Amino acid sequence: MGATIRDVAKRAGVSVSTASAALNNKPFVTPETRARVLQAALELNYHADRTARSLAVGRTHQIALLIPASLEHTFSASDFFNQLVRGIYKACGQEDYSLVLYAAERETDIVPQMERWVRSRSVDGFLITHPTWGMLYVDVLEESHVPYVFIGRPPETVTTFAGYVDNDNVQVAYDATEHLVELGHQHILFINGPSRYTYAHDRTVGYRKALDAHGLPFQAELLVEAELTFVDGYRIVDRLCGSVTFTAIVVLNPMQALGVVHALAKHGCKVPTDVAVVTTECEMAAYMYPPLTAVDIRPYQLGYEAARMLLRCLAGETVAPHIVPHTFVVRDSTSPVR
Amino acid sequence: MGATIRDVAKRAGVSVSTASAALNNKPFVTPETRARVLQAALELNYHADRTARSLAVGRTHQIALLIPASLEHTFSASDFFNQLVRGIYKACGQEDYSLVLYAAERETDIVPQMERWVRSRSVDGFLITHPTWGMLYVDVLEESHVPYVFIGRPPETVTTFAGYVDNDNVQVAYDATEHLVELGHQHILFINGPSRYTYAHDRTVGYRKALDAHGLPFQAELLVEAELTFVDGYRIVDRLCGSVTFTAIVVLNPMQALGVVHALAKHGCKVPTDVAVVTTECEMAAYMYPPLTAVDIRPYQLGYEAARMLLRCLAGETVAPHIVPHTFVVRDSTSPVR
DNA sequence: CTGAAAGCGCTTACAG
DNA sequence: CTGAAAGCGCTTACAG
Repeated sequence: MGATIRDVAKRAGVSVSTASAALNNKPFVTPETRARVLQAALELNYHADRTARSLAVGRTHQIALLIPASLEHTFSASDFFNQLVRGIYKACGQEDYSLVLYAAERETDIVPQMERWVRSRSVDGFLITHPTWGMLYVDVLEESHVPYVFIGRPPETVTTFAGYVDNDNVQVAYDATEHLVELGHQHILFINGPSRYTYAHDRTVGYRKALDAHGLPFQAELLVEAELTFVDGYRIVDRLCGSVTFTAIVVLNPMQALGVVHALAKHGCKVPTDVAVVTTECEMAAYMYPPLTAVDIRPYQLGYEAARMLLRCLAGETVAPHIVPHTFVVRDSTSPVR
Repeated sequence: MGATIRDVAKRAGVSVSTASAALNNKPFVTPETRARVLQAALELNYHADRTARSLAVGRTHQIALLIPASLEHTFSASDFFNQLVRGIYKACGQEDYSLVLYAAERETDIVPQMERWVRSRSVDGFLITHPTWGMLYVDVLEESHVPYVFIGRPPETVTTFAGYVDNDNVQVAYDATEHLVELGHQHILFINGPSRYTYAHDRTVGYRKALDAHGLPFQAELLVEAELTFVDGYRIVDRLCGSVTFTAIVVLNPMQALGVVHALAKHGCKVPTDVAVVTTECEMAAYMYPPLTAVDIRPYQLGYEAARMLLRCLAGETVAPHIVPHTFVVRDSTSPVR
């Protein structure tokens, strides 16, 4: 059924090695020979067997997107992952790489799996999301010299490898907070992601920095941590409404934000008159009632840049961390404090 | 660096073929020999090279999830895809298959790509979402005898292959509609998915069937079609409010539903007193204000069953369509009509 | 039950 | 510039 390179060679009247050279655009093939080979390949609908080529070259031309977290909430946590994957997919397509999906419900499961992935040479490199403070599997990667890049800043303990792509999360939180402070808000609830993720740490820093810069006191009860779900956003606000005073909320995840908005509605709090809200940009932000002020952390860009960085690693280039700039979109959900 | 099977054989004091037999659990190896080989493999941290094995066996042990639609909205359209992928991932893991992601922004781009994927034998089989009425690439699959299963009922024109997993979408829409009819609603707005998808057709049938069964007239202006996004759900309701009369909405997609809810809020319509809403189940449905009545189409199950079906195909078994039953959850967003 | 050999479909030095 | 040969790391008949 499938035509092999031998068939192509025969039909073009050349040797297999010449056919291979022609097909792979080696410089030393005469234009006429190449044309003949290409024509033959076309006629036979020939496409090199991926596996055979991989074995010969020692490269799979595949990279893995490793999500070391329960898939449970990952993709549903707004369209962040959707955009991220789009960016990655785009970059991969440009260099004819394909993308395989790896995941693990619990971080501890990853080490043995990683051992297999790496030793069996299943993929050429890894894109790793959700960097946390643990990440034992990184050692496996390190000692096997398999390239990898993080999406999100890895903890300082991972010093061996510099490849990562991220926003400046200190600044992201700083900007969101400052925007509210400038509107006159003094009691700003900051709903952060889970502290196991490095970005949550950075955002805490940014939040406090903004308060400091404007001479506002830090109130521990206004800094809370939650999973990146609708439910968690909802519960936090549902619990805090009434018991704690705040006139504004920074909630840098669209799903949490949605929960927040619905909890506020339940408690009869109007946005923005009673409580101002700023979140991260997503498709729905502009269409919410009211439209939500948001910081755009550009997930497509993050994915695209991360994949390109990994591809560059694979090409032997050295890489440095890359920070994707965020932008700020002011909409109706934030207004001067009454 | 990486140990090969030759290293293992040498260390165990056997030939390469015996080592291979032992590693692959061939029945005719003595327990002692096997133990020795396994021990050696362990000591060397040996894992068979995936590519080499694939070439030898003629199988990649990979399947592709093909999303023949713009990734733009796919994953963000609620956590349907998230759950779906989780189910698929689970089934793949059980048989040591891995999952590669294929997509294409436009359906027409797929044929040439499919040609390459298939002829280069990149994966052993395909899981295909979003079946539409076009799907020219199916021919490529057919003539190459590469197994595939659809997630979603394929159109009747695809008769050659029976493998698909889906809900009974006629019944899904029927149940949702009937629930509202029984509460006394006579003007039920049905917001459907895009008509290019087969399920949208089925749901239209179910909607009309329910109206018929209860002697209600069909009103063309109450059956609308929209992309599976927040924005589209929002726009439909934003446009129709005031101009068309309805007391209930069936919107079987959580993102659309969210848009609907926010548009209703904008127009000052209370749920469920002014307008009742039923949607598909998702994490947030129970926490919305008010909680949303929903039909659970069980996407995890869909993904799991689809992957298992494909895996069975790969094992040479014949398969038949599999219908995943849906369930109905009544919450506060639907109440008797005033 | 075990081993030597051939083969999976490519690519890549190496001669010519 | 082209061809014959070896090799990538496995598995699989086939002898013994």
